[in-house]
Amino acid sequence: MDLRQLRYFIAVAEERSFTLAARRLNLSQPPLSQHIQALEAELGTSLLYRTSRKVELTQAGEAMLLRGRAILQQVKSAEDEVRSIGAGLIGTLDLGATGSILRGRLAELLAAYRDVAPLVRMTVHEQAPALQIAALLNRTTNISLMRGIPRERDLTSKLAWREEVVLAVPRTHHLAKRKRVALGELASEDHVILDPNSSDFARYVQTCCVDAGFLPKVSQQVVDAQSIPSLIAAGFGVALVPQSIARFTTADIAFRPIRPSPPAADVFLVFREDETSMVVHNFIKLAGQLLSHRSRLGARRRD
Amino acid sequence: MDLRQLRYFIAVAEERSFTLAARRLNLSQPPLSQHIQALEAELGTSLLYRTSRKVELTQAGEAMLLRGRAILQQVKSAEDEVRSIGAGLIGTLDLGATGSILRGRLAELLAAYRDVAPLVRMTVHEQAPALQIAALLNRTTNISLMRGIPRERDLTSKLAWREEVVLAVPRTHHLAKRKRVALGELASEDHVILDPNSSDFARYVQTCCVDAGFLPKVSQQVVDAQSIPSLIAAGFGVALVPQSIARFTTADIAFRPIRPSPPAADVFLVFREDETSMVVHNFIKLAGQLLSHRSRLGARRRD
DNA sequence: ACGATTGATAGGGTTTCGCTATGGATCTTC
DNA sequence: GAAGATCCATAGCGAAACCCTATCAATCGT
Repeated sequence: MDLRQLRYFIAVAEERSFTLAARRLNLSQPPLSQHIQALEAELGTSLLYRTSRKVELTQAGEAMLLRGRAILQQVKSAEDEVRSIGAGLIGTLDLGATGSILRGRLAELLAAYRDVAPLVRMTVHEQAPALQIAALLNRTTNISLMRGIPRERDLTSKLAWREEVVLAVPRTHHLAKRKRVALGELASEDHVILDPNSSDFARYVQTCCVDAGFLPKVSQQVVDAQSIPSLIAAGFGVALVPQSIARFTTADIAFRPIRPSPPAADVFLVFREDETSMVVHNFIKLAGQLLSHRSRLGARRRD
Repeated sequence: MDLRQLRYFIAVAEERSFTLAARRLNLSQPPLSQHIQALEAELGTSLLYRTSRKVELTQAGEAMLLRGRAILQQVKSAEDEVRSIGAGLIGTLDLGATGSILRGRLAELLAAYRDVAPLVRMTVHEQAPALQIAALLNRTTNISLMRGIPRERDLTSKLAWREEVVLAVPRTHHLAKRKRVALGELASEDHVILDPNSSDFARYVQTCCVDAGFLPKVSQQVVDAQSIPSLIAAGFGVALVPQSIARFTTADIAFRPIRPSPPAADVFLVFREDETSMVVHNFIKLAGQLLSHRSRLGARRRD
């Protein structure tokens, strides 16, 4: 049996006429007759009761019409679904992110994506960086947002957005009065840092300090970046943090830009190199567009 | 989209290999590749992720596999159903019959048919003869069993079985002692008859009496043949009835054959000439086989 | 009774289909 | 590490399927 024969039969059954059906199908009448005959021969029963004046359905034909319509409908629905999945309009997207990124600028990216692909089911997993990489490799997540590019062979990265590293100090601290601070000035300060074992960002900041000529003096080391503000407020010293942290912590803390040469706290999209899902590719593409759009805005602002 | 392409894709998806799938489909590998490509082009998305070493499904491919299997299953199920209907193995059969036939030999015909086509839903409608014809014409029933052949142009008849007309008399009646009775001997008897307006059988019996040289003297006229035995037992006279009536009424009544030339009380299958349902045709055919089978038995018995 | 209409059949040209042969890439094996 | 094996893609050709026009047989309406 063939979908074409099915379509042909349904046309004849609905028109109750070979001639009219052929016209509707943009076909001449003879091949239509032949296809119906072939279908009937295959099914071993006649579907239409024809006199040379009118065409009626047999009981088998009635059943064939109902079932045939259902089949064509299901075919169409399957086509639509597959097309949608192929276009990345339907599917699932599992994202990994650390807390500081999740509560940072991620939301606007998610919102923008939701606007383009509202049917995609997004899940954001809050994960420590090491877990993020493992989750990507075992396909638990499709994309992870990280501060730093992992060196795993199967993973690729793409810049999601740029952020500066800023200095967080208690409002009472002498550096809080400064408009800008140079990195070298922090050599004598007590630092609250993230655990360098679990954080690319912490290692990167440490490297920047070393390049500036000093090794930060650690007063406290924490695992979760969200713990930093309260420790700063409590007087444990200063911290170099991504700018986005500033949005959630205002009381008792001041943030000051590092100048000149502020370290970058860039956030990257990390994903499997062999990723096939169009949902994922669309998300990455959108992130790129958002980035270039924003940098164009930034360029205008600078004018 | 084409069912063949669907079958081809499912084979490839299940085998995870073009070569193996081609083997399974009794096909060489190149056309298989081409068909899959055509399907992918039509859907505007790739369904398979191929390296030269392995074949994997994309998300769209996963969906296509599931939906495709469902479609093929539905196609097969539709084919089976249509075939069954075409062969008369599935469907409905509405029969019409008068009380005396319904409670007579009809049961064995129904039972025989149930054995051949157990899935056909049979309904027996008890109807007066005039209603039987109307029901056939407006397609309420497919077949009616009647004692007599209607003259309607759209209806056809076929002998279902042969029955004799026998004489019903009270056990105390002088004819009850006779081994056989001639029709002419009934000229002086009181007769209990069916209403000739509603019964072909009644009219037929009347004609037979007239041919035998007398017009029956009517003591009682009833509408329902089942009322006859009790009236005979009550002494209202004699009655000419189909032989099958004897099976349900023994007490106080005797049945005697009419000899020579017993009138026939044959029962006919009546149906629309343009009837298309294979269920109906199968039923009629089976009735014919049963009849010839029985007459062969009868012939043997006579040897 | 005759013209018009309907579905079936016949014959021919075009498209589609499937096959063999071959290429490019990767994995395995010695 | 190089040669062979394996896998999917491409090219070219013969065969089958497909659709077309022309025509026939049967029935309906005028």
